Amino acid sequence: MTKGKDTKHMILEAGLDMTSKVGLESVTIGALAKATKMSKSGLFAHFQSKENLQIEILNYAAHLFSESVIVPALMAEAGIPRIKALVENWIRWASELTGGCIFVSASTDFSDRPGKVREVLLQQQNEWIDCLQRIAQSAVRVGDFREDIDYDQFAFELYSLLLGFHLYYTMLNESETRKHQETALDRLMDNYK
Amino acid sequence: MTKGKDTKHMILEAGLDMTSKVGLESVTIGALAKATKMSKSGLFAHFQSKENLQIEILNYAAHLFSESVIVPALMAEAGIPRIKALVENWIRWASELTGGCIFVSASTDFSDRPGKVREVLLQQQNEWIDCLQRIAQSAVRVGDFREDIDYDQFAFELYSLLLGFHLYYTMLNESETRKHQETALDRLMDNYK
DNA sequence: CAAAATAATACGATCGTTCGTACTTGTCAA
DNA sequence: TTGACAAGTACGAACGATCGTATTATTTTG
Repeated sequence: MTKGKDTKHMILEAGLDMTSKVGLESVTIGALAKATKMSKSGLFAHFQSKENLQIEILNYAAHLFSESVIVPALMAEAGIPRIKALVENWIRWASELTGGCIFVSASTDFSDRPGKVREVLLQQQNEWIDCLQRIAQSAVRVGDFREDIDYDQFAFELYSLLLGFHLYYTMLNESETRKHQETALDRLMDNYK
Repeated sequence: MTKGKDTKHMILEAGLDMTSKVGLESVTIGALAKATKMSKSGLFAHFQSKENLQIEILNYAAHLFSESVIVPALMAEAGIPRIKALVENWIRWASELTGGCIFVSASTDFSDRPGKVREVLLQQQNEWIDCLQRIAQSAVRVGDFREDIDYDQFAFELYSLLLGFHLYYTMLNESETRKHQETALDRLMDNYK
């Protein structure tokens, strides 16, 4: 009973890494089998289709994301410290994966590819944006932000900033990207105080 | 002499559309042949490798981008009006393509795929960022922005905003995205006045 | 007619998937 | 305690399709 779970876990770990490098759509069952030193058919048996494999990779990544980005941020003091922690964690998350955040790359990959994978991805993105909004709400609650702010607007601006960092970090190798992001974040938050 | 050019142009047009839908790496010679009602080999003869095809698609897109985004913005009055025009044009550019801006999707596609394609892409991104900086410089020149601003920082923030719009537009179907982007742009520019 | 443009055909590789088959487990009746 | 049996797990081989590419023919054009 436990053997299968272990193997699957290992496959998903390798799948996550491969996704980050080449994108979710380019993760091939053959290549993943080679990376895990398994046979194509043996690996395939754990999922029943490539679509399922993609979805399971996304769900696995979401689990890790929650654990290493969201939960620890909720440990931080509500308000601006929590926002800073969340951004910090997100940047660590995106930097640790070889090719950047897989949700970002998968989102562009599947922007025009209808199907279950896209639906899963879409819900995950919505949950992430909800998370950004709730964190702004708690900042209002503790008085770090004023009361009449637009949560949607805040989430949009903060997420944009992370996406900008992501592209700069993965494509251009500008050394000052981190500084730009910090400056922009400070200004962003100033607008909501 | 002219027949070949015409055909190539038609292929690149179809290739651009396909790239926007499925991403540059998933544009297949077979699929592109089918879309243009040509034979695989006939199409292939115009490029000598898939890598060349990808590069030519990117260059073709860059030509169109310059024509429909950058040049008309330079017609606008320098300063804030020109920035607004550039953003407006970029959004139209990204909205007209079925699956969004191909430079954005290609950048995430090739973030971890070394080779000539990535190099071309990287240079195009740098040129775009240069363009954003120059437009900020002209805003300083006409007095719309103050003199001690950081051009790198401005480009980073503006590009981030566009990337945020891009993800919201292609993935989520939020009706208020446009409004969020406009609000954010106004605030962004306020910070540099 | 020569040259340029397109097609036909074929290549080895890999794609996602299916099938039959081993080898390992754990369960339960004898 | 053993033996039979089901379930779980992995494998090799093979399927038709498609991948990128090369060679060779045919058509179209100037």
